[in-house]
Amino acid sequence: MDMREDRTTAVESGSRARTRRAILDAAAALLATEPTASLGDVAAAAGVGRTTVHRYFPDRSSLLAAVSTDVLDKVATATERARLDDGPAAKALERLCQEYFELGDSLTLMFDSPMLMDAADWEEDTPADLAFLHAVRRGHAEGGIDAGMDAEWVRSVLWALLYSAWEQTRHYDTPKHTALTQCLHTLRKAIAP
Amino acid sequence: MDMREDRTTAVESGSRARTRRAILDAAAALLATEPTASLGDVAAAAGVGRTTVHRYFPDRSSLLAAVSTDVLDKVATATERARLDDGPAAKALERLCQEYFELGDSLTLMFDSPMLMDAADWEEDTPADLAFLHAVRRGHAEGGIDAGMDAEWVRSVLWALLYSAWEQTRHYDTPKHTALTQCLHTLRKAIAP
DNA sequence: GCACAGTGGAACATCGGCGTTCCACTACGG
DNA sequence: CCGTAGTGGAACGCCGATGTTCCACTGTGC
Repeated sequence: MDMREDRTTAVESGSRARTRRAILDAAAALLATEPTASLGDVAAAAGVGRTTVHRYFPDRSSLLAAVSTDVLDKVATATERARLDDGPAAKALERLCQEYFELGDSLTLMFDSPMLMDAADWEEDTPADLAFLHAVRRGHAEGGIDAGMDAEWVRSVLWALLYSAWEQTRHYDTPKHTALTQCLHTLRKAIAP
Repeated sequence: MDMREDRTTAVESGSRARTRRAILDAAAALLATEPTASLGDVAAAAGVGRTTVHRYFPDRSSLLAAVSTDVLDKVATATERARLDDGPAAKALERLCQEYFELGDSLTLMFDSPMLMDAADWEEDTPADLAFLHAVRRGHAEGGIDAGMDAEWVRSVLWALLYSAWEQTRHYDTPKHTALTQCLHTLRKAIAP
């Protein structure tokens, strides 16, 4: 078997892997607040030259795709950490909310990136999606989650509350823990039957 | 007194007023889904020539500013229609939610336009803002609104739910009344003490 | 018919971001 | 010391969006 080339975990000298990360992180953070930021801006934010950015990501779409899958990865691991199958489903969603909140700026990208990223792997049902849907259905059966709320609607509400909470920490001087507390409190009431 | 020039209600032959509206509406609808749409796209969506757009709005920023104040106007009248001072505050917020929902695509602009519009009159406290804050405080006193929810947080939640509901009608095949019902239902639970 | 408001389109110059190429510099291991 | 990997910067051509100018067309009222 020929191992074509594994883009994500390609053989990269520690140095290359580090700058790659720097660019990805800077891009995620910058694009979250300034969706139309130029590649020059991204390069500056990452502390590298514009040429270097092009060395790692030939064109803008490559960078966007990489950021997309990177964020998707973070979401996936966060979902795993939430252990959606443990305990009451309602509590599981609260844990999920906490984990997602930790993603910081990245969740802003997740929220309104449909405009930004046309990544092919966006509309697909990821394992995280399936786990989420399963948890909601379990909640419906257990009676811990309002049966009148469509799973899709629960997902929307969760993300919307997360986004709002994160906005509060950005635009106003709300400390993060306060925002998260409000968010969880509201989520709890919203999904309760 | 010299009436400088009243930009909003300037003396415009019916024809001019009509095309102006067409451009404004098309711009609002288009920018809501495609924030980086070109002026040519806006012109096409409005059914006019690119030249005509420039005739009414010299540069892009002018158009954006006009759209901004236009949307702000719609929000203001919608807020008035909600009669926030009548009846229980919680019910008043539900009425407000319904009125805002009618704004359609425009509310998408309101939600993530902070990136789009740098309108000077954005951060100011409009009468609509004050009425809203007053209603929330009234709800706190009456006990109809969760006193643990900051007025700012209530506003965020309201907008977030509205945005989510509208998204549901766009991306999925959820009929509008269903989305609105879900939205109101969730809002009611969220703001209840 | 005629003036005039309103419009669309073609053409043009400009500007900024993009993608590419080339070269010089630094660090590091042989 | 020398080759190599990694980088930054300057320079260039390209392209799409923008803003402007000019001209031809259409309607409406006089």
